[in-house]
Amino acid sequence: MKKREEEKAYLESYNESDYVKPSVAVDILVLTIDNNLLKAVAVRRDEMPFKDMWALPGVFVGINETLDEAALRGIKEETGMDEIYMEQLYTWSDINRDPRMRVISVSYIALINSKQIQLKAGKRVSDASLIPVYDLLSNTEEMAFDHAKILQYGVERIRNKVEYTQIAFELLEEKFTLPELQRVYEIILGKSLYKANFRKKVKDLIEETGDIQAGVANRPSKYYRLKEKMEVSL
Amino acid sequence: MKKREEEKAYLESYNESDYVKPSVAVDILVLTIDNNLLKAVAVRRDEMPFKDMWALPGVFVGINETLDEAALRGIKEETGMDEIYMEQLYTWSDINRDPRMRVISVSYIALINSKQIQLKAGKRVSDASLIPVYDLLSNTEEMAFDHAKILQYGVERIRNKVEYTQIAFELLEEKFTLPELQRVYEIILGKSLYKANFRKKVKDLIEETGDIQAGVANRPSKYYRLKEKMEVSL
DNA sequence: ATAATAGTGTCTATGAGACAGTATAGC
DNA sequence: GCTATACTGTCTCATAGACACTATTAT
Repeated sequence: MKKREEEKAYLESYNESDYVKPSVAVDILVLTIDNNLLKAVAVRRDEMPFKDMWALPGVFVGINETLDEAALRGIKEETGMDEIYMEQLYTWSDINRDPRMRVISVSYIALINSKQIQLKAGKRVSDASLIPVYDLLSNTEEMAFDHAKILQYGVERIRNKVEYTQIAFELLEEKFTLPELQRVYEIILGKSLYKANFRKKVKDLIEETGDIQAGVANRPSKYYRLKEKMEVSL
Repeated sequence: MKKREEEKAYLESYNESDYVKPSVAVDILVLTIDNNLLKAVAVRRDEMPFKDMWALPGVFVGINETLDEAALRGIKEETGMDEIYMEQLYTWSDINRDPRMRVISVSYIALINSKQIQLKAGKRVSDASLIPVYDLLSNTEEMAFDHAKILQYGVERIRNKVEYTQIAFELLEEKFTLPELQRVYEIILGKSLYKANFRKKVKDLIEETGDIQAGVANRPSKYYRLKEKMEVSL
């Protein structure tokens, strides 16, 4: 019974193209920490619909491309970056999320170090910029499509994951000081942490590199690196 | 630059249909507890590819249907159930996950009480059955498509979520005893728990209904119900 | 009384949070 | 010396885990 319908749908869409398919896109929330703020890569739209509003970078998924590949392609187009941390967030499918046509969007989140980012910026209003996340979240009516939802979902996800994974390290360079690391946690969580407790929490994850900070007018901090990548699922 | 390509892709797929789109399907992992085992609804395929292997219930997503709607439709077709707990899992996109054509699959997990399930079963080999999850997980080569991955991913997700959400209650009826509830946790987690500690953990979530078990050859247990649904994100 | 399962009290180890203290650079 | 920031020791409290104990039904 049900089985029959399934095969029928398969065959329909296979033999003839009279089965109307939605388009599939990938939208990427690229987050970074810049100037002590959590920021997202956003593009100001210069055409309808949602003209002049902020959109997340997105691409359509090619017929011979996986979602991960499409997401990487989108990130590279927008930031020039290649080797980055990335994970799938959620798939959005409201019928009219794009008023022009039916588009199902698989969202991704990517974390990058702002020092390495190369925004394709400056030439047109619509090129990519780094926008503080909290500005966007408090002006969701200025965001195109359902991208405010994606942003909200993504920010909540890293707030959770920063507590039990090592994603925070993706926002720093390979060598970092503990005050820097702590600042990353504080920016993501939106609250200040006790130094001593924070250090207890991360001490098993990191190791000293040997070098220390130089040229600061106070006690210099030691540099650390991540000891090893831990496997964490979900 | 990037912007141009995006608009172009939109227009191409909008005006003419020369942009080849993948198909989008929903595959659903329906879990239940039956006879003290965690079981999944599975369908034995009676056609190629993957003939005679176990597949999860799935449907194609209609052009005017959200993913949630498609998942609900699939669940209802297979189990007859309507009001159930369901959440999106992950979206799978390997190029050849379906050898016949390009299909992107959005997976869902659903939890239902086995007492209410009405499998459309018995008529054909390919109708739905309840299969112990651990049998499937230890014979992944008997599963069609990438459905073993979905199963693995889904089981891991509820193992995590059972600890900090109330999903376990979805597998029971409205009234339940604490030994029953504990058994649900133990079956999902795959280990036994200390009674006293377990009760401390859940005591704020539940309230007594007033009635107690009858006709058992030992001290009867009290019946409880879930106090209120808690909001938990992600 | 016995068997069988329901239900409780309490000790301990662990970890989060709070706070006070010491250390080391430039000036 | 002073200022500024790095870094550490320790107390308290909440929670998870382990285990021993008591309670109530049918037979």
